[in-house]
Amino acid sequence: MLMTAANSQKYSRSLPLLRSGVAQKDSPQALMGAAMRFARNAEIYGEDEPAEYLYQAISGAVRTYRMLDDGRRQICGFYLPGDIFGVEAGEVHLSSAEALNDAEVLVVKRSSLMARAEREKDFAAQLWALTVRELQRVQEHSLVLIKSAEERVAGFLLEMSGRSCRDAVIELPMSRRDIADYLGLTIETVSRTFTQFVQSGIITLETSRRIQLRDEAVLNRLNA
Amino acid sequence: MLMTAANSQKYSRSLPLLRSGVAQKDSPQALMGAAMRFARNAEIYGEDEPAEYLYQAISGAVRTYRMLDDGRRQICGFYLPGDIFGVEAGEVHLSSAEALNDAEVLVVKRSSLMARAEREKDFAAQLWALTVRELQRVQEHSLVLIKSAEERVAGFLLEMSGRSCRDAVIELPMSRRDIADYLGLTIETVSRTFTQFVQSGIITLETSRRIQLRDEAVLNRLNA
DNA sequence: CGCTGAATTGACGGACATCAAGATGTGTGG
DNA sequence: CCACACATCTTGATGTCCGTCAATTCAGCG
Repeated sequence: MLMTAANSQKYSRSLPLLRSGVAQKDSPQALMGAAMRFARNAEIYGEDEPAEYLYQAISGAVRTYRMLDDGRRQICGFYLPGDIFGVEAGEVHLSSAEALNDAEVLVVKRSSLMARAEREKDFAAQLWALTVRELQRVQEHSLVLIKSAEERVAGFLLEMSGRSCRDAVIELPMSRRDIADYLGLTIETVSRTFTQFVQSGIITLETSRRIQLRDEAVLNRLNA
Repeated sequence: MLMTAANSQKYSRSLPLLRSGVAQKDSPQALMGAAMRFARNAEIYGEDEPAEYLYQAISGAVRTYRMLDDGRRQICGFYLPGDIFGVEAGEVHLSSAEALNDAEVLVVKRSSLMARAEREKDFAAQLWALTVRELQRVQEHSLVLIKSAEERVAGFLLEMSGRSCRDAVIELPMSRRDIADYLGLTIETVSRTFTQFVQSGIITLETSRRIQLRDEAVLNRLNA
């Protein structure tokens, strides 16, 4: 099967796809990934814009989201260094992307990806695998949204812990509002659940964005 | 762009992909799609099974779902004749699939799809586009799960109306339980919302599974 | 130090779940 | 064709989780 290597990895992290594409400077048609800088809260792309590029976070973090016309915001995903985003798009983007904090993002023209995919079938397969993995990530996220607040927050902490540092201390790049909009809760409920976890001894808050996991077993149990 | 034609279609319906694959019997390596019959509630594939096949509903209808270990069930999607399902899988299926009612399903080996994709780059692009479209469908579904019960049910009716018959009368192939598990609600809430719509004159229930849309404008407004 | 936005905490209400009963429909066997 | 059983759907009464509104605390920064 063509996507073996890809699936053994967690979600869309550390994808050799674009990385190798950039490294490979010998080929005349090599991928021209341009590194761009985005300030905190700057828009990387917007809903309904034509989807000309694919993106890979280099440093910093990114959120993608969609707005409901009554102002509610649903965050589709967070992307950390190494993660690729913008895959969700056909002709136009269905979501917007913004930098969570000052971020460096590699931007690659879709047309060049497509061109390379036509030449190298392995590359085409990788593009496909990438999309499948993103699909699975979103599926997983859907599952979260039917759970209780406690379960959602527990799952979120585990997700964040599993990514970034493999440390028991997580440095959250996003605000409570971002977390709330990701989990389909309010900031108050997120906050209350955090303090509830603190009181249960499951976590400790070094700062509001610096969280130490004290009892991962309980978190896993709460994750349902 | 390679996926123009695909994106102009609604979701994953009426995909020429497998259809043409089956029709094409001349090629020695032609796709060998086997039509299989499944009885009501029969399992088509199960979670964690190796994903050897791709599926297309011919007649009847199909649900895919995932179970949470406390017994809750989240229905990922409903698939009507023409729809392709099983795309969500990497090495193994993340969801299970069952026939909603007696159904005929075209089953195609992944390996033969991959083989053809290697030979025909258009075909590879179509496979990719198919996955992107499924990704968008799931994204859309995530959005539903943060809305109110009224909005979810309204959205569901519009979705169902948009598929199947382009008629104002919808024949639902699924039970209230299925609808509830799809929308992340309880059967009681779904039922109550239906009767509320009836009392508002938005719909009429010819039978519990036969619904006539009387005021699609209001439904669209409720859909937020 | 005071200003500002973010996070926390509290009081309260509402939307939906839960529990329970009744109504409707459907298949089966006499 | 009827009668009975069983599943599905509807309706009602009650509870609860989480959203809303409001006040307070906390953290960063000129």
